[in-house]
Amino acid sequence: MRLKDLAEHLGLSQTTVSRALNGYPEVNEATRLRVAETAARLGYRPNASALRLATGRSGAVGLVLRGADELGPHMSEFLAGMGGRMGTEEIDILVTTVDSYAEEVAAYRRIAASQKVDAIVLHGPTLNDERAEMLLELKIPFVLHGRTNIGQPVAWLDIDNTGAVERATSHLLDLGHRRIALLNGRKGRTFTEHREIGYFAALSARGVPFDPALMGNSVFTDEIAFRMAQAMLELRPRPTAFLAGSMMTALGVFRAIRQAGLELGRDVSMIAHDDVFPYLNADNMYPSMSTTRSPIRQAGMRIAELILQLLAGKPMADIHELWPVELVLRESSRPLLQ
Amino acid sequence: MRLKDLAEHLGLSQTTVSRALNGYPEVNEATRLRVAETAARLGYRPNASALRLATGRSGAVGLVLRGADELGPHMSEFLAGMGGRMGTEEIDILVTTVDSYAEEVAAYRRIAASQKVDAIVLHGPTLNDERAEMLLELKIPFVLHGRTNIGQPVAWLDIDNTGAVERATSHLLDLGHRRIALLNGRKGRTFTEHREIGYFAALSARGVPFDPALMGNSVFTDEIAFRMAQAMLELRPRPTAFLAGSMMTALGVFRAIRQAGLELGRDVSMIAHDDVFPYLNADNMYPSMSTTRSPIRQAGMRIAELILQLLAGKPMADIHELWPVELVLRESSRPLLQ
DNA sequence: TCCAAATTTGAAATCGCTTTGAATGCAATT
DNA sequence: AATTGCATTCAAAGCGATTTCAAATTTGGA
Repeated sequence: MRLKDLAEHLGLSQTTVSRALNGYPEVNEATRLRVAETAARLGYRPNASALRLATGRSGAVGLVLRGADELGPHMSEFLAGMGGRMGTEEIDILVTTVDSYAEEVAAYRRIAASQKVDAIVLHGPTLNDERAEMLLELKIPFVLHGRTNIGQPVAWLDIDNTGAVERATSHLLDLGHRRIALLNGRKGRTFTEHREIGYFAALSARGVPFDPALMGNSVFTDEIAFRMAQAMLELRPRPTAFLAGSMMTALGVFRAIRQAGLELGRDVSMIAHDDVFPYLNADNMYPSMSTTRSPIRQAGMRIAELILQLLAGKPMADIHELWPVELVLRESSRPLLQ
Repeated sequence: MRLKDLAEHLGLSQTTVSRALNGYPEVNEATRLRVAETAARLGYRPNASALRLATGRSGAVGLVLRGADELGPHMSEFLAGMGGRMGTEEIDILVTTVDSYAEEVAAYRRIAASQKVDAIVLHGPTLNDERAEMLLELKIPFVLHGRTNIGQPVAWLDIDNTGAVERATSHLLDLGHRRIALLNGRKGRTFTEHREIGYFAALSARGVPFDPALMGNSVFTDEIAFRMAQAMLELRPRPTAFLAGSMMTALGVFRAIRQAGLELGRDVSMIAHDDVFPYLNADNMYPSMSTTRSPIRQAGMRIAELILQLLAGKPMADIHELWPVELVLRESSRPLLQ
């Protein structure tokens, strides 16, 4: 069922039918109704490729995901948020997965050259993100999920990682803890550095010295967290509190604590960062988990919104959002036992 | 940079350039080389929309995900697998998210009518899946991840849920357990029914009566699993073993066991189904978790392959794959203490 | 009643590619 | 020298929509 067929069926020209369907003013209301009704009845939908070619817009936003880092559980949540907003706008999400940084760069070039998408969402930026620079150079609109320090202004949405960790650390210090371990992300990533800054700020505000042995950097998996926490718990004096970078990390730390014969919430405290997964609830853990909480699904939804604004012409430089992070205290963070 | 520009730049016609780039035989080898070199140097890539319009193929496969059920942690793994295979073929994955069944059906109709994708991956089928029937009717190629009983033959890839649960149940029975709880998926889903069949088969083979109180049906979240397991552990006699539908379920059950003052691997056994997440390792749990193991990432990769075969002309009826599921025994499943 | 203005419709150009069918040049054959 | 055949190349016609520009129709005012 092409536009031509529909037009012939109606005894009208393609022009009129196209206008009627796209809400142009210069078409008789009666005609418009007739067209709309017939199109709906016959299930007509414009061919996406033809429409895109004619309009120059591709009606899709791109998401390039590096398998190793970015395809974790948070991604499906982010996708759910983005999809929810994009769906109502009939814009699709085009997912490309890559295995390496080189592949990722190539993927962006390919996507840009073939004009497959109108905009891109860029994840997990480094402090000086080359991908962002490249996208600027290619003049393809994008929104950064996170922040970077490259010269030119870019559109971004980020959560206040520094503030979150600073508050969490301060809270643990208030509870009397002095040996606080930080299980952070990979060095170089902006969020990792931001969290580190918050951690240092809180420590130095109380004059508590920093012990490098209490800091770990890696991807957020239960296994790596388990090993790191296990090693840290063997230190003397051992850490009395953990800051876990994600809920997966928290699960690993939790097991290390148990395996060391200790009890979470009594012998050791923990505050974890929670992206809020519907299938893994901090409130329902045992003991319930204190968290720095920031729903990544909502971030996805909002980034979709920002992309729509970008496509509507809003300048990239005007799009900045820094979201505060909630500190939710539960049973896993308790005063230090003397 | 359009084909036209490239052709003018080379002093050739669009026809010849197009043929040279697409590997047609009737072009001089010297010309082909010159074209290829120049195209690469200038970073030419055909406009995706134009290419699609001209060829009639959209170069994309569709994935419609219902937020509630299908956007769990397993989806990012599946996506990673699919993306890995599709990426090399320069086929993109088009993700649409929906909130309800009605929306999902509408999404399929829209996608089909607008010819946005060449094929679709259908997830989480019911025993009599209407969506599959609709896609057949719309004549859009698809591969089912799972199985359904509708009349016509469809292409599918599924894991042997029945066999997996039957073996896991039998193993627990061998260990002396008689009160074995099954935390299963939503009723109606094929995999749920298949697992139930395996469970019943193992029980009846030993003449162990079925107790409806020991069966729960729901989505796989830690919270729901926690509540179900908690309730079951209050029964007298209480269950001595659990079959958990997913790793998330296992985490919930685990907490319920702890909260009841019991110990996993000693007072209570558990075997969980593991889709294999890189960020949550059954081997590294404490105690380590016995699982029925089936890497969903590989399933994604294979389904991508099957889709390519489908697009290459292989009949749907010839595409069926039933994957065996590995039973991996670890510390969480132990003989019943007398 | 007539003419200008406003409303409504349509023919054809366009988007950037592939592909059909025809044309060109050149070597081999008769 | 004329004919055939082959290897290359190209002009132009799609693909299915939007959009420009022109034409047809209706309306309103004098």
